[in-house]
Amino acid sequence: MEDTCPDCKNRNLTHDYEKGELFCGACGLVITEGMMDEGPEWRAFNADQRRERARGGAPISYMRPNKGLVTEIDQYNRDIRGARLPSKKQAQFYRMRKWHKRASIAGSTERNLAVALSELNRIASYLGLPDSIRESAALTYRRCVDKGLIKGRLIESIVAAVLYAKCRECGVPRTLAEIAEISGVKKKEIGRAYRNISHELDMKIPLADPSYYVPRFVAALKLSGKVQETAFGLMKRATRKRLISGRGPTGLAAAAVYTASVMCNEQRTQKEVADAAGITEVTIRNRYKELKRELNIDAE
DNA sequence: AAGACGAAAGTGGTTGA
DNA sequence: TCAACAACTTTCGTCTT
Repeated sequence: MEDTCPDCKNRNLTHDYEKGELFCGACGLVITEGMMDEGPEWRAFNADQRRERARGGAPISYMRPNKGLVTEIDQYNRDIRGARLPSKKQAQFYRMRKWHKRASIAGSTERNLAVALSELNRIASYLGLPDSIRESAALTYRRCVDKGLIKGRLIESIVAAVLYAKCRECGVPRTLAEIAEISGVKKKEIGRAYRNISHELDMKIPLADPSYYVPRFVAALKLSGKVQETAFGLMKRATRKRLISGRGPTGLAAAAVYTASVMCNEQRTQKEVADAAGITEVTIRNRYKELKRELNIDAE
C-alpha cells in the first residue's frame, strides 16, 4: 500500500477505523474505503500487559455457526501411544468423523445460522465493512434467533436489517438502497425487519447524521475536496436553520453535494447525484430549492 | 436532445383520536 | 383501529440550454 497521498504527496495518512477509511490528513482525499481493522481489540501499555492480555488460540468468533468452539476427532489414525490403529478401526473412525461433523451443524438453528452467516459475510464484504461490525452483527443476529424473530421471515431480510442497523450504530452509514441492491431484498422488507428488530431488541440507534453520507457521495461522483468542504458548510448552515428535521438524511446529503457541485463549477446532473445517493431527482430538487431559499444561495 | 423544473397521483409509514 | 398527514417516489408535460 502507498504511504503517500497520490493527490498532494503528503505523507501524513490517517486511519479512520470507525468509517473504515484511510485518508490523507492534508487534503482529505480518501485513499481506501472499506479498510478492515486488523488490530487487537485491546491496548497494552507495556510488555507485561501485552503478555497478560494476549490470548492463545483462535478467538471466539460469532461468525462461525458453532462460535469456533469445536470438538473434532483428529485425523491421525493412532491410538494414545502413537501406534497405528488396525484397519478395521480406521474405517470405523472415518465413519465417526464423518457423522460427528455432520451432526455438529445439523440442528435446524445451526443450519439457519450457517446460511445466515455466510450471507452476512457476503454482504459485509461488498459493503467493505470491518470485522468488528461483522462480529457484532453476527451477535445481534444470534439474539434475533434466540428471540424467535426469524420465524416467517426471510433469513436474508433479517441479515440485511441487522447489518443496516449496525452500520448506523457505528457511524458507517450505508443506505437502505445499497443494502437492498446487494442482498436482493426489497427496501421495504429490510425496513420492516429493521424496525422489528430494533424495537424487539431495544437497540438505541442514533438518527443518521446526513453529513456522514457526504464524503461517500462526493467520492462516488468523483468530485473534489473543495466540493466536499462546501457541502459540509451547507449542511452546517442547514442544520442551524432547522432544515433537517423530519427529512431523509440521504436526501439532505445528496442535495448539499449537488448544490456544492454547482457552486464549485463541477456540476453533476441531478440524475447522477440521485443515482449515487439512491434517491430520486425530485427529492434532490425539493431539498435544493429549500437550501437555495433558506440560505440565499445564488448558484452560478 | 438532454437536463432542469414542477404538478399530480400513488406508496408506505407515523401519529393521534 | 382508522383517518389524517408528511416525506418520498413515479410519471409526465413543459421549458431551457
